[in-house]
Amino acid sequence: MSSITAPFSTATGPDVKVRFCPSPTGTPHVGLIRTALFNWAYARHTGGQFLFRIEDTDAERDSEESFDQILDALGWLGLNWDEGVNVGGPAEPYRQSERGHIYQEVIEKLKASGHIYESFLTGEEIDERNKAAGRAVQLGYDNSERDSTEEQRAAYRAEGRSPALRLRVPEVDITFTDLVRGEITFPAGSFPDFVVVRPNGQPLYTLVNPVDDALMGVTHVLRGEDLLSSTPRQIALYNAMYEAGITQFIPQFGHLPYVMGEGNKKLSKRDPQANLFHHRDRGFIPEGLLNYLALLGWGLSADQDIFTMDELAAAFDVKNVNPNPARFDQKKADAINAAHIRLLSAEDFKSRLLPYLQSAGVVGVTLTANEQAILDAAAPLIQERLVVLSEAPDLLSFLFKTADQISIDTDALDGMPENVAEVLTAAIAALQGIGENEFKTEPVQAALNHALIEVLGLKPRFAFGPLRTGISGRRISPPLFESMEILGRTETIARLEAFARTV
RNA sequence: GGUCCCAUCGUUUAGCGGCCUAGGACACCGCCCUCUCACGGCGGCAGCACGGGUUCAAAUCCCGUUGGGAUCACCA
Repeated sequence: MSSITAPFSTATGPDVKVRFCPSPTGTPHVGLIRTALFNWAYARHTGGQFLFRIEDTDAERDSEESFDQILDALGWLGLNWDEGVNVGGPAEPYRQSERGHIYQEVIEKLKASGHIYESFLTGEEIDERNKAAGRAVQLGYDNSERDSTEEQRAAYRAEGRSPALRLRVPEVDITFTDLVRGEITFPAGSFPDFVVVRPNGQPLYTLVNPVDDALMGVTHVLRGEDLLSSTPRQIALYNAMYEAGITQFIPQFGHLPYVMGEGNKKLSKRDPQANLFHHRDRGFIPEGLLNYLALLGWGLSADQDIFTMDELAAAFDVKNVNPNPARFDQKKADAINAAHIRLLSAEDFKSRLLPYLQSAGVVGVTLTANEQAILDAAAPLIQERLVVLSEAPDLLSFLFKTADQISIDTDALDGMPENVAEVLTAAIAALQGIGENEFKTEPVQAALNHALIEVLGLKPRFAFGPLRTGISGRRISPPLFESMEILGRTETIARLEAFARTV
Protein backbone atom coordinates (compact mmCIF):
# COMPACT_ATOMS: atom_id res chain seq x y z
CA MET A 1 0.00 0.00 0.00
CA SER A 2 1.02 3.56 -0.49
CA SER A 3 2.93 5.58 2.07
CA ILE A 4 2.78 9.18 3.10
CA THR A 5 4.19 11.12 0.18
CA ALA A 6 2.89 14.61 0.85
CA PRO A 7 5.46 17.03 2.23
CA PHE A 8 4.94 19.01 5.40
CA SER A 9 4.71 22.76 5.22
CA THR A 10 8.03 24.55 5.45
CA ALA A 11 6.54 27.96 6.18
CA THR A 12 8.42 29.88 8.83
CA GLY A 13 7.92 33.61 8.34
CA PRO A 14 5.26 35.76 6.72
CA ASP A 15 4.14 32.68 4.80
CA VAL A 16 2.84 31.18 8.04
CA LYS A 17 -0.91 30.86 8.34
CA VAL A 18 -2.50 29.71 11.57
CA ARG A 19 -6.13 29.45 12.43
CA PHE A 20 -8.64 29.40 15.22
CA CYS A 21 -11.65 27.29 14.42
CA PRO A 22 -13.98 26.75 17.35
CA SER A 23 -17.30 25.01 17.32
CA PRO A 24 -20.00 27.32 18.58
CA THR A 25 -21.15 25.18 21.46
CA GLY A 26 -21.53 26.66 24.90
CA THR A 27 -19.70 29.59 26.44
CA PRO A 28 -16.08 30.35 25.55
CA HIS A 29 -13.74 28.28 27.71
CA VAL A 30 -10.41 29.67 28.94
CA GLY A 31 -8.63 26.72 27.35
CA LEU A 32 -10.19 27.62 24.03
CA ILE A 33 -9.10 31.21 24.47
CA ARG A 34 -5.57 30.15 25.33
CA THR A 35 -5.52 28.24 22.04
CA ALA A 36 -6.74 31.31 20.19
CA LEU A 37 -4.13 33.41 21.96
CA PHE A 38 -1.22 31.17 21.02
CA ASN A 39 -2.35 31.06 17.41
CA TRP A 40 -2.73 34.82 17.37
CA ALA A 41 0.67 35.28 18.99
CA TYR A 42 2.35 32.96 16.52
CA ALA A 43 0.84 34.80 13.59
CA ARG A 44 1.90 38.15 14.97
CA HIS A 45 5.35 36.84 15.81
CA THR A 46 6.03 35.44 12.37
CA GLY A 47 4.28 38.22 10.53
CA GLY A 48 1.97 35.60 9.09
CA GLN A 49 -1.80 35.38 8.90
CA PHE A 50 -4.34 34.55 11.57
CA LEU A 51 -7.49 32.98 10.20
CA PHE A 52 -10.77 32.60 12.04
CA ARG A 53 -13.27 29.99 10.92
CA ILE A 54 -16.35 28.53 12.53
CA GLU A 55 -16.88 24.78 12.63
CA ASP A 56 -20.62 24.52 12.85
CA THR A 57 -21.31 21.23 11.17
CA ASP A 58 -23.24 19.82 14.08
CA ALA A 59 -26.64 21.45 13.94
CA GLU A 60 -27.67 19.57 17.07
CA ARG A 61 -25.16 21.27 19.31
CA ASP A 62 -24.22 24.50 17.62
CA SER A 63 -25.95 27.72 18.50
CA GLU A 64 -25.99 31.26 17.21
CA GLU A 65 -25.76 32.47 20.77
CA SER A 66 -22.48 30.67 21.23
CA PHE A 67 -21.25 32.07 17.93
CA ASP A 68 -22.01 35.59 19.15
CA GLN A 69 -20.23 34.88 22.41
CA ILE A 70 -17.09 33.81 20.61
CA LEU A 71 -17.09 37.02 18.61
CA ASP A 72 -17.74 38.97 21.77
CA ALA A 73 -14.83 37.23 23.47
CA LEU A 74 -12.31 37.77 20.70
CA GLY A 75 -13.39 41.36 20.33
CA TRP A 76 -13.08 42.06 24.01
CA LEU A 77 -9.66 40.47 24.19
CA GLY A 78 -8.42 42.20 21.08
CA LEU A 79 -7.44 38.98 19.33
CA ASN A 80 -7.90 40.27 15.82
CA TRP A 81 -7.77 38.09 12.73
CA ASP A 82 -6.66 38.75 9.18
CA GLU A 83 -8.97 36.42 7.33
CA GLY A 84 -12.22 34.69 8.08
CA VAL A 85 -15.57 35.35 9.68
CA ASN A 86 -16.78 38.94 9.27
CA VAL A 87 -13.51 39.87 7.59
CA GLY A 88 -13.67 37.75 4.48
CA GLY A 89 -10.84 36.46 2.36
CA PRO A 90 -10.01 34.28 -0.61
CA ALA A 91 -11.57 31.10 0.79
CA GLU A 92 -15.03 32.36 1.69
CA PRO A 93 -17.30 31.41 3.28
CA TYR A 94 -15.73 30.81 6.68
CA ARG A 95 -18.59 29.08 8.40
CA GLN A 96 -18.62 25.41 7.65
CA SER A 97 -22.38 25.32 7.62
CA GLU A 98 -22.16 27.38 4.41
CA ARG A 99 -19.51 25.25 2.74
CA GLY A 100 -21.48 22.12 1.94
CA HIS A 101 -21.01 22.34 -1.83
CA ILE A 102 -17.25 22.65 -1.39
CA TYR A 103 -17.12 19.47 0.64
CA GLN A 104 -19.18 17.63 -1.93
CA GLU A 105 -16.62 18.45 -4.59
CA VAL A 106 -13.81 17.20 -2.39
CA ILE A 107 -15.73 14.05 -1.61
CA GLU A 108 -16.25 13.37 -5.30
CA LYS A 109 -12.55 13.79 -6.01
CA LEU A 110 -11.57 11.54 -3.16
CA LYS A 111 -14.06 8.96 -4.33
CA ALA A 112 -12.81 9.15 -7.87
CA SER A 113 -9.23 8.71 -6.74
CA GLY A 114 -10.20 5.70 -4.68
CA HIS A 115 -9.20 7.18 -1.33
CA ILE A 116 -12.60 6.87 0.21
CA TYR A 117 -14.96 3.96 -0.14
CA GLU A 118 -18.47 2.99 0.74
CA SER A 119 -19.12 1.24 4.03
CA PHE A 120 -22.52 -0.28 4.77
CA LEU A 121 -21.85 -2.00 8.07
CA THR A 122 -23.56 -0.57 11.13
CA GLY A 123 -21.85 -0.15 14.46
CA GLU A 124 -23.59 -3.20 15.82
CA GLU A 125 -22.54 -5.31 12.90
CA ILE A 126 -18.96 -4.20 13.35
CA ASP A 127 -19.08 -5.26 17.00
CA GLU A 128 -20.56 -8.58 15.97
CA ARG A 129 -17.78 -9.21 13.51
CA ASN A 130 -15.16 -8.53 16.18
CA LYS A 131 -16.83 -10.83 18.67
CA ALA A 132 -17.21 -13.57 16.11
CA ALA A 133 -13.52 -13.29 15.26
CA GLY A 134 -12.50 -13.20 18.91
CA ARG A 135 -11.26 -9.63 18.76
CA ALA A 136 -11.87 -6.90 21.29
CA VAL A 137 -14.76 -4.68 20.28
CA GLN A 138 -12.61 -1.63 21.06
CA LEU A 139 -10.65 -2.46 17.95
CA GLY A 140 -13.53 -1.05 15.98
CA TYR A 141 -13.89 -1.37 12.26
CA ASP A 142 -11.93 -4.10 10.52
CA ASN A 143 -11.66 -2.48 7.10
CA SER A 144 -13.57 -5.42 5.68
CA GLU A 145 -15.32 -3.42 2.99
CA ARG A 146 -12.22 -1.92 1.48
CA ASP A 147 -12.37 -4.10 -1.53
CA SER A 148 -16.01 -5.06 -1.63
CA THR A 149 -17.37 -5.76 -5.05
CA GLU A 150 -20.05 -3.89 -6.90
CA GLU A 151 -22.34 -6.90 -6.37
CA GLN A 152 -21.89 -6.74 -2.60
CA ARG A 153 -22.62 -3.05 -2.55
CA ALA A 154 -25.64 -3.50 -4.75
CA ALA A 155 -26.95 -6.11 -2.38
CA TYR A 156 -26.74 -3.70 0.55
CA ARG A 157 -28.47 -1.04 -1.46
CA ALA A 158 -31.18 -3.48 -2.30
CA GLU A 159 -31.77 -3.81 1.43
CA GLY A 160 -32.36 -0.07 1.50
CA ARG A 161 -29.06 0.78 3.15
CA SER A 162 -27.02 3.87 2.42
CA PRO A 163 -23.27 3.78 2.83
CA ALA A 164 -21.08 5.91 5.01
CA LEU A 165 -17.79 6.86 3.39
CA ARG A 166 -14.51 5.79 4.95
CA LEU A 167 -10.96 6.85 4.25
CA ARG A 168 -8.64 4.14 3.04
CA VAL A 169 -5.86 4.57 5.60
CA PRO A 170 -2.40 3.64 4.31
CA GLU A 171 -0.89 0.73 6.16
CA VAL A 172 2.26 2.51 7.20
CA ASP A 173 3.66 4.10 10.30
CA ILE A 174 2.69 7.75 10.44
CA THR A 175 5.30 10.09 11.80
CA PHE A 176 5.22 13.82 12.29
CA THR A 177 7.21 16.33 14.26
CA ASP A 178 5.00 17.98 16.80
CA LEU A 179 6.05 21.58 17.33
CA VAL A 180 5.79 21.26 21.09
CA ARG A 181 6.49 17.57 21.63
CA GLY A 182 8.97 16.54 19.00
CA GLU A 183 8.74 13.51 16.77
CA ILE A 184 5.73 11.29 17.27
CA THR A 185 5.07 8.03 15.48
CA PHE A 186 1.83 6.12 15.28
CA PRO A 187 2.44 2.55 14.17
CA ALA A 188 0.59 1.22 11.16
CA GLY A 189 -2.73 -0.23 12.17
CA SER A 190 -3.17 2.08 15.17
CA PHE A 191 -6.58 3.01 13.89
CA PRO A 192 -8.96 1.65 11.30
CA ASP A 193 -10.41 3.25 8.22
CA PHE A 194 -12.62 5.94 9.69
CA VAL A 195 -15.88 7.46 8.57
CA VAL A 196 -15.62 10.84 6.90
CA VAL A 197 -19.13 11.15 5.48
CA ARG A 198 -22.38 10.03 7.03
CA PRO A 199 -24.79 7.85 5.07
CA ASN A 200 -26.97 10.93 4.61
CA GLY A 201 -24.14 12.66 2.83
CA GLN A 202 -23.17 14.96 5.67
CA PRO A 203 -19.38 15.21 6.02
CA LEU A 204 -17.91 14.89 9.49
CA TYR A 205 -15.34 16.88 11.36
CA THR A 206 -12.78 14.24 10.40
CA LEU A 207 -13.10 15.38 6.81
CA VAL A 208 -14.17 18.95 7.01
CA ASN A 209 -11.47 20.19 9.38
CA PRO A 210 -8.49 19.06 7.31
CA VAL A 211 -10.26 19.95 4.08
CA ASP A 212 -10.78 23.52 5.17
CA ASP A 213 -7.27 23.85 6.52
CA ALA A 214 -5.99 22.59 3.19
CA LEU A 215 -8.23 24.79 1.08
CA MET A 216 -7.49 27.81 3.21
CA GLY A 217 -3.76 27.26 3.08
CA VAL A 218 -3.19 26.74 6.80
CA THR A 219 0.47 25.97 7.44
CA HIS A 220 0.48 25.47 11.20
CA VAL A 221 -2.18 23.75 13.25
CA LEU A 222 -1.87 24.73 16.89
CA ARG A 223 -4.60 23.10 18.91
CA GLY A 224 -5.39 21.32 22.12
CA GLU A 225 -3.66 18.09 22.96
CA ASP A 226 -6.96 16.25 22.98
CA LEU A 227 -6.65 16.29 19.21
CA LEU A 228 -3.22 14.72 19.24
CA SER A 229 -4.41 11.22 18.61
CA SER A 230 -6.53 12.28 15.69
CA THR A 231 -3.54 13.84 13.98
CA PRO A 232 -2.36 10.68 12.19
CA ARG A 233 -5.87 10.29 10.77
CA GLN A 234 -5.72 13.81 9.49
CA ILE A 235 -2.30 13.27 8.01
CA ALA A 236 -3.70 10.25 6.21
CA LEU A 237 -6.48 12.41 4.86
CA TYR A 238 -4.06 15.14 3.85
CA ASN A 239 -2.08 12.56 2.00
CA ALA A 240 -5.20 11.46 0.16
CA MET A 241 -5.95 15.08 -0.74
CA TYR A 242 -2.38 15.53 -1.88
CA GLU A 243 -2.59 12.52 -4.12
CA ALA A 244 -5.94 13.70 -5.42
CA GLY A 245 -4.44 17.07 -6.26
CA ILE A 246 -6.47 18.99 -3.71
CA THR A 247 -3.58 20.30 -1.63
CA GLN A 248 0.17 20.75 -1.84
CA PHE A 249 1.32 20.08 1.69
CA ILE A 250 0.50 18.87 5.17
CA PRO A 251 0.53 21.56 7.82
CA GLN A 252 2.82 21.35 10.79
CA PHE A 253 1.15 20.43 14.04
CA GLY A 254 1.65 21.67 17.55
CA HIS A 255 -0.43 20.28 20.38
CA LEU A 256 -0.96 22.60 23.28
CA PRO A 257 -1.18 21.22 26.81
CA TYR A 258 -4.44 21.10 28.68
CA VAL A 259 -5.64 23.73 31.03
CA MET A 260 -6.49 21.81 34.17
CA GLY A 261 -8.68 22.61 37.11
CA GLU A 262 -8.19 21.42 40.65
CA GLY A 263 -6.60 18.00 40.92
CA ASN A 264 -5.95 16.18 37.71
CA LYS A 265 -9.07 16.99 35.85
CA LYS A 266 -9.40 19.08 32.77
CA LEU A 267 -11.00 22.38 33.63
CA SER A 268 -14.60 21.35 33.18
CA LYS A 269 -17.07 23.41 31.25
CA ARG A 270 -19.17 23.48 34.38
CA ASP A 271 -16.40 25.00 36.42
CA PRO A 272 -16.99 28.74 36.67
CA GLN A 273 -13.27 29.34 36.28
CA ALA A 274 -13.50 27.79 32.85
CA ASN A 275 -15.90 30.43 31.66
CA LEU A 276 -14.19 33.40 30.09
CA PHE A 277 -17.07 35.72 30.89
CA HIS A 278 -16.94 34.80 34.53
CA HIS A 279 -13.53 36.42 34.64
CA ARG A 280 -14.71 39.44 32.71
CA ASP A 281 -17.62 39.86 35.09
CA ARG A 282 -15.28 39.68 38.04
CA GLY A 283 -13.31 42.50 36.52
CA PHE A 284 -10.36 40.94 34.80
CA ILE A 285 -8.95 43.23 32.16
CA PRO A 286 -7.95 41.62 28.86
CA GLU A 287 -4.28 42.35 29.41
CA GLY A 288 -4.32 40.52 32.71
CA LEU A 289 -6.27 37.52 31.59
CA LEU A 290 -4.29 37.06 28.41
CA ASN A 291 -1.02 37.47 30.27
CA TYR A 292 -2.03 34.80 32.73
CA LEU A 293 -3.29 32.46 30.05
CA ALA A 294 -0.03 32.82 28.17
CA LEU A 295 1.76 31.72 31.31
CA LEU A 296 -0.07 28.43 31.12
CA GLY A 297 2.49 26.54 29.11
CA TRP A 298 4.74 29.38 28.11
CA GLY A 299 6.93 32.05 29.64
CA LEU A 300 8.46 35.24 28.32
CA SER A 301 11.70 34.81 30.23
CA ALA A 302 13.10 33.32 33.38
CA ASP A 303 12.35 36.31 35.55
CA GLN A 304 9.53 38.30 33.99
CA ASP A 305 5.92 37.28 34.48
CA ILE A 306 4.22 40.52 33.57
CA PHE A 307 4.25 41.45 29.92
CA THR A 308 2.24 43.20 27.26
CA MET A 309 0.67 41.68 24.20
CA ASP A 310 3.36 43.33 22.10
CA GLU A 311 6.05 41.68 24.16
CA LEU A 312 4.23 38.39 23.87
CA ALA A 313 3.98 38.67 20.11
CA ALA A 314 7.63 39.63 19.81
CA ALA A 315 8.84 36.66 21.82
CA PHE A 316 6.32 33.91 21.23
CA ASP A 317 7.31 30.71 19.51
CA VAL A 318 5.34 27.48 19.71
CA LYS A 319 8.56 25.61 20.05
CA ASN A 320 8.94 27.05 23.52
CA VAL A 321 5.55 25.89 24.70
CA ASN A 322 5.70 23.37 27.51
CA PRO A 323 4.18 19.99 26.78
CA ASN A 324 2.89 19.31 30.26
CA PRO A 325 -0.57 20.28 31.38
CA ALA A 326 -0.99 23.39 33.51
CA ARG A 327 -3.44 24.05 36.32
CA PHE A 328 -5.48 27.21 36.33
CA ASP A 329 -4.48 28.99 39.52
CA GLN A 330 -6.97 31.71 40.37
CA LYS A 331 -4.66 33.39 42.86
CA LYS A 332 -1.85 33.74 40.39
CA ALA A 333 -4.30 34.90 37.75
CA ASP A 334 -5.61 37.51 40.18
CA ALA A 335 -2.12 38.71 40.97
CA ILE A 336 -1.27 39.07 37.30
CA ASN A 337 -4.49 40.98 36.71
CA ALA A 338 -3.81 43.28 39.66
CA ALA A 339 -0.38 44.05 38.24
CA HIS A 340 -1.92 44.98 34.90
CA ILE A 341 -4.51 47.18 36.54
CA ARG A 342 -1.69 49.09 38.20
CA LEU A 343 0.00 49.48 34.83
CA LEU A 344 -2.99 51.26 33.33
CA SER A 345 -2.83 55.02 32.88
CA ALA A 346 -5.11 56.91 35.26
CA GLU A 347 -7.48 57.82 32.44
CA ASP A 348 -7.59 54.30 31.08
CA PHE A 349 -8.16 52.86 34.51
CA LYS A 350 -11.07 55.19 35.06
CA SER A 351 -12.74 54.24 31.82
CA ARG A 352 -12.41 50.55 32.59
CA LEU A 353 -13.83 51.10 36.02
CA LEU A 354 -16.91 52.95 34.91
CA PRO A 355 -18.96 50.02 33.57
CA TYR A 356 -18.53 48.18 36.84
CA LEU A 357 -19.69 51.19 38.83
CA GLN A 358 -22.61 51.65 36.52
CA SER A 359 -23.79 48.09 36.58
CA ALA A 360 -23.55 48.10 40.37
CA GLY A 361 -25.70 51.22 40.42
CA VAL A 362 -23.07 53.30 42.17
CA VAL A 363 -23.30 55.89 39.42
CA GLY A 364 -25.86 56.53 36.72
CA VAL A 365 -25.68 55.48 33.11
CA THR A 366 -24.73 59.03 32.28
CA LEU A 367 -22.51 60.61 34.86
CA THR A 368 -23.55 63.83 36.52
CA ALA A 369 -20.89 66.50 36.86
CA ASN A 370 -20.66 65.69 40.52
CA GLU A 371 -20.27 61.96 39.90
CA GLN A 372 -17.59 62.66 37.33
CA ALA A 373 -15.71 64.86 39.78
CA ILE A 374 -15.85 62.23 42.50
CA LEU A 375 -14.75 59.52 40.11
CA ASP A 376 -11.86 61.63 38.87
CA ALA A 377 -10.63 62.15 42.40
CA ALA A 378 -11.36 58.69 43.73
CA ALA A 379 -10.13 56.43 40.95
CA PRO A 380 -6.43 57.09 41.60
CA LEU A 381 -7.01 56.21 45.23
CA ILE A 382 -8.00 52.64 44.47
CA GLN A 383 -6.02 51.75 41.37
CA GLU A 384 -3.30 49.97 43.30
CA ARG A 385 -5.78 48.43 45.70
CA LEU A 386 -7.81 46.43 43.22
CA VAL A 387 -7.30 42.85 42.20
CA VAL A 388 -10.35 42.83 39.96
CA LEU A 389 -12.49 45.75 38.86
CA SER A 390 -15.66 44.40 40.42
CA GLU A 391 -14.23 45.26 43.83
CA ALA A 392 -14.49 48.95 43.01
CA PRO A 393 -18.21 49.56 43.67
CA ASP A 394 -17.92 48.26 47.20
CA LEU A 395 -14.85 50.34 47.85
CA LEU A 396 -16.14 53.57 46.36
CA SER A 397 -19.89 53.59 46.84
CA PHE A 398 -19.71 55.59 50.09
CA LEU A 399 -18.27 58.54 48.20
CA PHE A 400 -21.35 58.77 46.03
CA LYS A 401 -23.83 58.62 48.90
CA THR A 402 -25.07 61.15 51.44
CA ALA A 403 -24.72 60.98 55.21
CA ASP A 404 -28.18 59.50 55.72
CA GLN A 405 -27.43 56.66 53.27
CA ILE A 406 -24.41 55.40 55.14
CA SER A 407 -24.87 52.27 57.19
CA ILE A 408 -22.17 50.99 59.48
CA ASP A 409 -20.91 47.45 58.97
CA THR A 410 -20.83 45.33 62.09
CA ASP A 411 -17.25 44.25 61.61
CA ALA A 412 -16.30 47.92 61.43
CA LEU A 413 -18.16 48.56 64.66
CA ASP A 414 -16.43 45.65 66.38
CA GLY A 415 -13.09 47.34 65.93
CA MET A 416 -14.05 50.58 67.63
CA PRO A 417 -12.08 51.65 70.70
CA GLU A 418 -13.73 52.43 74.06
CA ASN A 419 -13.38 56.16 73.64
CA VAL A 420 -14.90 56.34 70.18
CA ALA A 421 -17.26 59.15 71.23
CA GLU A 422 -14.40 61.23 72.52
CA VAL A 423 -12.43 60.68 69.33
CA LEU A 424 -15.34 61.72 67.17
CA THR A 425 -16.04 64.85 69.18
CA ALA A 426 -12.44 65.95 69.02
CA ALA A 427 -12.24 65.19 65.31
CA ILE A 428 -15.40 67.12 64.53
CA ALA A 429 -14.13 70.12 66.44
CA ALA A 430 -10.82 69.99 64.63
CA LEU A 431 -12.46 69.74 61.23
CA GLN A 432 -14.79 72.59 61.99
CA GLY A 433 -11.73 74.72 62.42
CA ILE A 434 -10.86 74.31 58.77
CA GLY A 435 -12.46 76.57 56.21
CA GLU A 436 -14.63 75.13 53.48
CA ASN A 437 -12.07 76.05 50.84
CA GLU A 438 -9.11 74.81 52.84
CA PHE A 439 -10.65 71.40 53.34
CA LYS A 440 -7.93 69.47 51.54
CA THR A 441 -6.02 66.33 52.36
CA GLU A 442 -2.98 68.05 53.87
CA PRO A 443 -4.75 70.48 56.25
CA VAL A 444 -7.25 67.84 57.24
CA GLN A 445 -4.51 65.41 58.09
CA ALA A 446 -2.58 68.09 59.99
CA ALA A 447 -5.60 69.13 62.01
CA LEU A 448 -6.60 65.58 62.90
CA ASN A 449 -3.06 64.63 63.73
CA HIS A 450 -2.82 67.54 66.10
CA ALA A 451 -6.14 66.99 67.78
CA LEU A 452 -6.03 63.21 68.12
CA ILE A 453 -2.41 62.14 68.15
CA GLU A 454 -0.72 65.05 69.81
CA VAL A 455 -3.44 66.41 72.11
CA LEU A 456 -5.29 63.21 72.99
CA GLY A 457 -2.16 61.08 72.68
CA LEU A 458 -3.89 58.36 70.70
CA LYS A 459 -2.26 55.74 68.56
CA PRO A 460 -2.97 56.54 64.89
CA ARG A 461 -4.81 53.27 64.50
CA PHE A 462 -7.29 54.08 67.23
CA ALA A 463 -7.53 57.71 66.29
CA PHE A 464 -8.39 57.23 62.64
CA GLY A 465 -10.28 53.96 62.79
CA PRO A 466 -13.47 55.58 64.12
CA LEU A 467 -13.24 58.31 61.48
CA ARG A 468 -12.87 55.78 58.70
CA THR A 469 -15.86 53.89 59.95
CA GLY A 470 -17.82 57.07 60.39
CA ILE A 471 -17.41 58.34 56.89
CA SER A 472 -17.39 55.05 54.99
CA GLY A 473 -19.23 52.64 57.27
CA ARG A 474 -16.44 50.22 56.58
CA ARG A 475 -13.49 48.74 58.34
CA ILE A 476 -11.46 49.09 55.16
CA SER A 477 -11.60 52.08 52.86
CA PRO A 478 -9.56 54.18 50.48
CA PRO A 479 -7.15 56.56 52.23
CA LEU A 480 -8.97 58.54 54.88
CA PHE A 481 -7.92 62.15 54.40
CA GLU A 482 -8.22 61.97 50.64
CA SER A 483 -11.70 60.54 51.07
CA MET A 484 -12.62 63.41 53.38
CA GLU A 485 -11.44 65.90 50.82
CA ILE A 486 -13.63 64.29 48.20
CA LEU A 487 -16.63 64.32 50.50
CA GLY A 488 -16.02 67.93 51.51
CA ARG A 489 -16.25 69.62 54.86
CA THR A 490 -19.99 69.63 55.30
CA GLU A 491 -20.56 66.02 54.32
CA THR A 492 -17.59 64.75 56.31
CA ILE A 493 -18.72 66.46 59.48
CA ALA A 494 -22.30 65.37 58.92
CA ARG A 495 -21.22 61.74 58.72
CA LEU A 496 -19.07 61.94 61.81
CA GLU A 497 -21.91 63.61 63.72
CA ALA A 498 -24.35 60.98 62.55
CA PHE A 499 -21.98 58.23 63.61
CA ALA A 500 -21.37 59.94 66.97
CA ARG A 501 -25.09 59.85 67.71
CA THR A 502 -25.09 56.05 67.36
CA VAL A 503 -22.19 55.23 69.66
C1' G B 1 -7.27 -3.63 26.54
C1' G B 2 -4.57 -1.11 21.84
C1' U B 3 -2.21 3.48 20.60
C1' C B 4 -0.34 8.15 22.04
C1' C B 5 1.12 12.12 25.42
C1' C B 6 3.09 13.93 30.15
C1' A B 7 6.49 14.00 34.81
C1' U B 8 11.54 20.38 38.41
C1' C B 9 9.09 23.89 45.03
C1' G B 10 1.69 23.77 46.91
C1' U B 11 0.96 26.19 41.66
C1' U B 12 3.39 28.02 37.24
C1' U B 13 7.92 28.15 35.21
C1' A B 14 13.94 28.75 34.31
C1' G B 15 17.14 24.80 33.14
C1' C B 16 18.22 22.23 26.72
C1' G B 17 25.76 17.56 30.22
C1' G B 18 29.79 21.02 33.79
C1' C B 19 27.69 28.01 35.13
C1' C B 20 22.77 24.07 39.95
C1' U B 21 24.84 23.70 47.45
C1' A B 22 18.46 24.05 41.03
C1' G B 23 16.79 30.53 39.57
C1' G B 24 12.04 33.62 39.15
C1' A B 25 6.81 34.47 39.92
C1' C B 26 2.19 33.42 42.64
C1' A B 27 0.65 31.41 47.27
C1' C B 28 2.18 30.97 52.39
C1' C B 29 5.10 32.82 56.91
C1' G B 30 8.00 36.72 59.28
C1' C B 31 9.92 41.89 59.38
C1' C B 32 9.99 47.07 57.45
C1' C B 33 6.91 51.07 55.47
C1' U B 34 1.99 52.67 57.14
C1' C B 35 -4.56 56.18 58.97
C1' U B 36 -7.31 50.72 57.27
C1' C B 37 -6.49 47.84 53.00
C1' A B 38 -3.19 47.68 49.36
C1' C B 39 1.44 49.05 46.93
C1' G B 40 6.63 48.86 47.77
C1' G B 41 11.14 46.83 50.30
C1' C B 42 13.77 42.83 52.98
C1' G B 43 13.99 37.81 54.61
C1' G B 44 12.09 32.74 55.05
C1' C B 45 9.66 27.96 53.78
C1' A B 46 9.57 24.59 49.76
C1' G B 47 11.15 20.85 44.28
C1' C B 48 14.48 17.61 40.02
C1' A B 49 8.60 10.74 41.00
C1' C B 50 11.65 6.01 41.44
C1' G B 51 15.40 2.52 39.55
C1' G B 52 19.06 1.34 36.18
C1' G B 53 22.47 2.79 32.48
C1' U B 54 25.79 6.30 29.16
C1' U B 55 29.66 9.92 30.82
C1' C B 56 35.39 12.36 33.99
C1' A B 57 30.50 14.90 34.94
C1' A B 58 23.08 14.01 34.48
C1' A B 59 17.52 17.89 36.65
C1' U B 60 19.41 17.76 31.64
C1' C B 61 20.83 11.85 27.22
C1' C B 62 18.94 6.40 26.97
C1' C B 63 16.00 2.29 29.06
C1' G B 64 12.63 0.57 32.54
C1' U B 65 9.12 1.23 36.67
C1' U B 66 5.46 4.00 38.91
C1' G B 67 1.96 7.71 38.62
C1' G B 68 -1.20 10.95 35.78
C1' G B 69 -3.83 12.08 31.20
C1' A B 70 -5.84 11.58 26.22
C1' U B 71 -7.88 8.75 22.45
C1' C B 72 -9.97 4.36 20.17
C1' A B 73 -17.87 7.73 17.49
C1' C B 74 -21.91 7.79 11.51
C1' C B 75 -19.28 14.51 18.28
C1' A B 76 -16.05 18.35 17.46
